[in-house]
Order: sequence, then C-alpha cells, then structure tokens
Amino acid sequence: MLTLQVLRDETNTVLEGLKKRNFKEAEDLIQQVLENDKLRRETQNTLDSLKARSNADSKKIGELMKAGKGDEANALRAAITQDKDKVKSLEESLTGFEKKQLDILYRLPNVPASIVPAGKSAEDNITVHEHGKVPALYAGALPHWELIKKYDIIDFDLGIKIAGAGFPVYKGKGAKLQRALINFFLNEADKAGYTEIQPPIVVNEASGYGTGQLPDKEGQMYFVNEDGLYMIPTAEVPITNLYRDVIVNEDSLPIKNVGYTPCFRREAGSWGAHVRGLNRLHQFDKVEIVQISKPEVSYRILDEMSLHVQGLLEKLELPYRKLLLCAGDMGFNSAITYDMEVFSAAQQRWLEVSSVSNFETFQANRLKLRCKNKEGKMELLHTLNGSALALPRIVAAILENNQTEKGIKIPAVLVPYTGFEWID
RNA sequence: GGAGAAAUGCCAGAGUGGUUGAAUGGGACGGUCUCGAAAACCGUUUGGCGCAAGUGUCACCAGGGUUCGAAUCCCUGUUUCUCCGCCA
Repeated sequence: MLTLQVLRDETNTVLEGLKKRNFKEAEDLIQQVLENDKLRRETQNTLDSLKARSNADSKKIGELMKAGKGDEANALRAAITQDKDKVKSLEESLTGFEKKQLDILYRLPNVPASIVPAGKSAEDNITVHEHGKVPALYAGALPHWELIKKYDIIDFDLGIKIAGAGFPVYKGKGAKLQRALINFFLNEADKAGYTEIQPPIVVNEASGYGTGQLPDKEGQMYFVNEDGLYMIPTAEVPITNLYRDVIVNEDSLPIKNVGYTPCFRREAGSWGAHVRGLNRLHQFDKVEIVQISKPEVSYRILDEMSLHVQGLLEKLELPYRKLLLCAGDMGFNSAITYDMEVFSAAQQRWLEVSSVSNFETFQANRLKLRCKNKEGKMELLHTLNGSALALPRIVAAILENNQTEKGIKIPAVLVPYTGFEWID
C-alpha cells in the first residue's frame, strides 16, 4: 500500500506511474484519497482540542473531589456531559474517514520503478538477457506429460483419485527428483547466505493483508473456514510476515531468508490452453528467497537475487531468458519484476519458473516493517522476493530437454542429490 | 475437548477508578573517572496521528461497554501457563 505521505508529496509521480500501469481509476482515486485526507485531518484537529478540554476538566474534577468540594465538581461534571455527544459524533466521522482512506489505499497498486517500461500485456515485456542453447531433440521426443507416463514417475490420475485435478502424485524417481531439487536449491541459498526458514503453510487473515494477497485475491487461496486460515500461495506470505510489526535493528540488515514450502493456488478461471501436465497445478513445491533491506540498497539486492536465480538455471544447464516485465503485466504489489523463463524443448514453449520482485515500501507499509535510521527516525524498509525456484516447470523442462532414446539424463549438479544419473 | 490462573515498556516486575506514558530493578546507549577496562556516579532510552514550532491526542493482548475520568470495573475474543482427557 502506498503511503499517504507519497500520495501527498509526489502526487504527480504517483499518477504518472499508475497510468504507466494502465490503471484507469488512478486519477479519481487519488483525488478522493487526498480530499478525504484533508477532511480527516480537520476532524482530528477539532476532536483533539475538544478532548484536550474535557481531559483537563476531568482532571479538575479529581482535584475538586480530593479537596472535598463536591458541589463544584458536580457542576463541572454536568458541563462536560454536554461535550460527550460532540466527541462521539466526531469520533464516528473520524473513523469513517480512516476507513475510507484505507479502502482507497488498498485499491491503489504500486508505482512502477522508473526503468519499468509502459505496456499492457506480456507482449510488451522486454527480454534483457538470454542464456543457453535450445537443445535439438531426437525424432521421437515427447512432451513431459507423456514422459512421466512412460517412465511412471508422476501420476495425475492417482492425484485425481485422492484429491482432485492439479494435485499430482510423484512416485519413485519422480519423487526423488523433487527432493533432490529442493535440497539443491536450499543448499545453494545457504551458500549465498540465506537463513533457512520452515514456516507454517497456513496463515491468518492479518498475514494475508500484510503481503497484499488480501483484501483482493481471496479467491486465489484455499481457505479453511473452520479456523479462518488460508493455505499459502507462496512462502513469501509467511516468511515476509515474520517481520510484521517489527522494528528491525539497522545492523541486522539486509535480512536474507529462504524457505521451501508447498504452495496452494485455486487458479480459479485460469484453466484452458497450455495448462497440461505440470504447467499449472493447485499444489506445487517452491523454494523462495526473501530479503529485507534499507531503501538505498534494494536495487543492488534485486540484481543480486536475479543473479542467484540465473546461477541456478545455469547450473541445471537449462536455456533461459530474463524478462523485465512491463508495467501492465506486473503484479499489484510490485515496483519492478524480472521473470525467468525456461525453454521447454518438446513443448517449444517458454515457461515461467521464477519471478524476482522489489516491492519497495509497498508491503512494508502494510506490515509496519521499519527500522530506526541514524537520525533516530523511523523509516519503512524495502521487501524483495524471488522464486529460487518453482519446481514443476523445472521438472518439465529437465524431462523434455534431457530426454534421449535411452532415457532422461539428470543434470550433473543434481546427481549427488538424486543418487542416479538416468530415469529409464 | 473440560477446569482454573494470567496477559503492563527491550527484559523482569509494581500499580485494582483521579498529574501513571506508567514506580523499581536489569539491559542497552551516551558521559565523568581510567593508560585501558571493571566498579561507581550522572544522563538518555515506545510508537501512531494531527500542527509551522511547542504542544495536543491515541495506545498497558484485541474489540466493545460503564464513568466527568479506566492499566485499574464489566462483556466478548485471542494467546500463554497449570491440571485432567485425547493424541502424532
């Protein structure tokens, strides 16, 4: 959520930024929030002075009572009672202004960073880096949804039987490959200085608000009605919310955490073309890196995180490209996002396997995640995160790109983790 | 799941209706002393909102209520602890 301060002080910058996103209500909402803010402040002013008066009077009553002047106290008491209604109605309208302010702020997306290109859709994204060669496959090459049947490593039908569509069952070498990838990703993050976290995979409502999944995207998350808990769509939610309402010690920055969790997404309405096999699931595994930093270094950290993700793809010998998302294709919370896409040779498609984003203060403002700077002032921090990496599409690409007539060759870096070189 | 107790500042811990944003102790930070350190002594140590400043206002788990006035009384919720039950 944008800060009121920014909306007040840099109204035009915000407006331009939101237009770049193609966010049509920008002008209207900003005007509303500024007007509302003015009314809110005026109301608080009157309310505060009214309260100041009655606080002073109440104190006086106390003193009169002590002094045994009951009559005078009673007279004053009667006078104060008159103010009570006024206070009450002012308080009500103040609450109204505050509520409206929050309602509007929740609807305003983040302002894109200056280097983010304008644009409406994925077509306007910019490829900033490419790496690796698309492998030439042999004549009988298969897409991964055929390969998993051929080698009996992932079973969708069994998943349907015990849960539903989009909940695959990994078997034998398929399960081991999953485990190997998770361990490989966690070890690489560990080497890069991230602290491993195992968070709960359900979160409460406050956490959903903290990272921006709520109030808008409840339809995307599985909800446990009985207990008011949401199944996490990504480890970003619990791991970032660890720092909700926290004032971080400046010396401990940047904070670098990594977590492996299953992720749950309802994906309501997004089924259709291109969602076969592992391309889109309701439950999948992901290793997520999360950093919290001082504002002045967050863009350096964004690069560091991207390079970490790129390094993983390179070690896995997967051809990939790095996209700078255009403003219109970026998530609601993000100021800048790089997507990493891997080429899956049998499908002849680029698959998104990672999104690395800087949210600047957008999440921190909701989370009340701050630190006290050298001047002793409170300052919102920047939050960043990135998938490092999401498993299913990586698995799909490995299976498709590494298939040969005699089986699927496991990338060399993974062999110490899998304990086998071939799926055959 | 049942019964009881509790929730106060960075920590410990007072306070049960009237200058209590909050005693006291500890910790941390700054200073004096010292070649340096320890000890001792002095000082500083919560945040939100509003205003040009000094102030004002709000906050003692959360949300309601009683009262001229609530950390203190009442209601609801949450969490923690103890006992019983159940159980990976």
